[in-house]
Amino acid sequence: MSATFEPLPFAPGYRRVASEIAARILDRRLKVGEPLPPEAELATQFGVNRSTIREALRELESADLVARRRGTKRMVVARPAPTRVAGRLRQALALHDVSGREVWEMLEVLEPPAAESAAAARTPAALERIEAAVAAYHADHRDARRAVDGVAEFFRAVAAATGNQVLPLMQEPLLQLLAAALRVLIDAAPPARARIATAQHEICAAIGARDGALARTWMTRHVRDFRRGFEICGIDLDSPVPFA
Amino acid sequence: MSATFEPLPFAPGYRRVASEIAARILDRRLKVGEPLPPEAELATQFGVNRSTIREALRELESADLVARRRGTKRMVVARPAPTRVAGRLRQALALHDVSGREVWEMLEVLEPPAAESAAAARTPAALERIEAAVAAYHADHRDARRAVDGVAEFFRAVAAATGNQVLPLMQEPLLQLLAAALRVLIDAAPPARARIATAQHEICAAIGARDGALARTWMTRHVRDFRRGFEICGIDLDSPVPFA
DNA sequence: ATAGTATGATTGTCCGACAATCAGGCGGTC
DNA sequence: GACCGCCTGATTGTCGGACAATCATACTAT
Repeated sequence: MSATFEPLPFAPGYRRVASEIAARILDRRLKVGEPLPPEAELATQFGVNRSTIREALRELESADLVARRRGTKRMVVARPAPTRVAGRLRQALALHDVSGREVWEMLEVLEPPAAESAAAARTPAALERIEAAVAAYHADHRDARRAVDGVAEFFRAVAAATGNQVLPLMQEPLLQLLAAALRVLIDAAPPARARIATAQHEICAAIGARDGALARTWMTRHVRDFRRGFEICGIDLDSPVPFA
Repeated sequence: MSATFEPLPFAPGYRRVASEIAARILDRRLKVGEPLPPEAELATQFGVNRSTIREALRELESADLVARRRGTKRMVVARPAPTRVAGRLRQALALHDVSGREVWEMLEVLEPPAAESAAAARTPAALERIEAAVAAYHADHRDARRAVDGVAEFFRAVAAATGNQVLPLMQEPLLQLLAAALRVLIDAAPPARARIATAQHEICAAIGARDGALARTWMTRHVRDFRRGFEICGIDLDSPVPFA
């Protein structure tokens, strides 16, 4: 039996500094919004050079654990905004050559329960957001870009209405990937726009009436429609989604 | 009507450099595995100082777009591994004070369709992984830590069997958050271990028999069991999950 | 109260330097 | 030929210092 050893855990200074600060943020000893000490002070506190501190700060900045308010110098502790996290996730998915089918399958899993849950949990304000999204889409779904944005906003509004914070976070990268494909579809298949409008309207009404089953049924149909649209347009669901 | 202006888009050098390199990675002009030029050369190419390059590299490193093989100096283009992305996501969720209920709701949404899909799409190899996970859990679910790992591995194996790359990515952060709570539960509620073993066995058998409906049914029960376990243990589902 | 001004603090970027260590070649030993 | 130690160059990690640009603040003048 040969003795096996773990590799020695050594990390360069900038990484250790970053981990140290990140740990303090995660265990709430540094609160969100609190300004970070200036680089020079961090350097003396950690006993390293300012360059090292700066490299650590870039890591934290990239992880969205610290940020800078527009036009200010001092960095403040932040928490990753859903859209930023989603952007990272989308990047990762794109680099893994995720196919349109995979994205669509996930939407098929997530959205119907989301609609059902939204019917049960919606607040008046959340319903208003959904209604606004439906109205906005109905108003100007001529312009392809606005239409695509409208579709995404509708899904976001429904997800927000569930009151579950995790759902929007998982949904967002899918929407971003869907958007790329949708831009093609929405130009090529005019009837799709009307079908989308109808589905949105019905889902919105069902959520308003707190009819979870109906909301789910329409949402299932709505999501399935996208797939049909892609097939009609000749978009290959098994090829990687276009990176954006 | 007052004229409104957008804020001037200015980014410091290290960020522009990072974006530039990131763009080349995302559009595949830099391929995964390809070594990056040395810092000094990047500095001359971009016409900036090496310190600036290094700060940019720290950003990319934190985004997992570049990495270093163990014990080497040169950086290579990488793509974010699912576990790394999941770690980021978990961080974000923890900082947003996600509750146990929210995590559990998402599992309730994701897992049953995953089991159903796995029954249809599983390969022999994927089934073997599931069976191995079940066997491993059965073998040593005495040790609490191993038991928790076993539960997570079972879910991972099922998700992998669906052939959908996105699912493991979305599931992973939930599992990581679940694990923290599970460590408490599994010590406090001995009967839970047996129930888990039974459910795993049934789900595995159903997937092996390609019985999607049955797999889904058992998975639904399995996930619901966790909630019951938490309630029995007196874990408050509406309080934030313990950060890990 | 508002607008201008002076002052200090802080960041972004640069330069140069050096130790540590990794990659690859070279020769020696078996 | 395979393995070992050794040397050399390349590359990274870290340091110290420097300076301009810009932000924060207090103070002043209108």
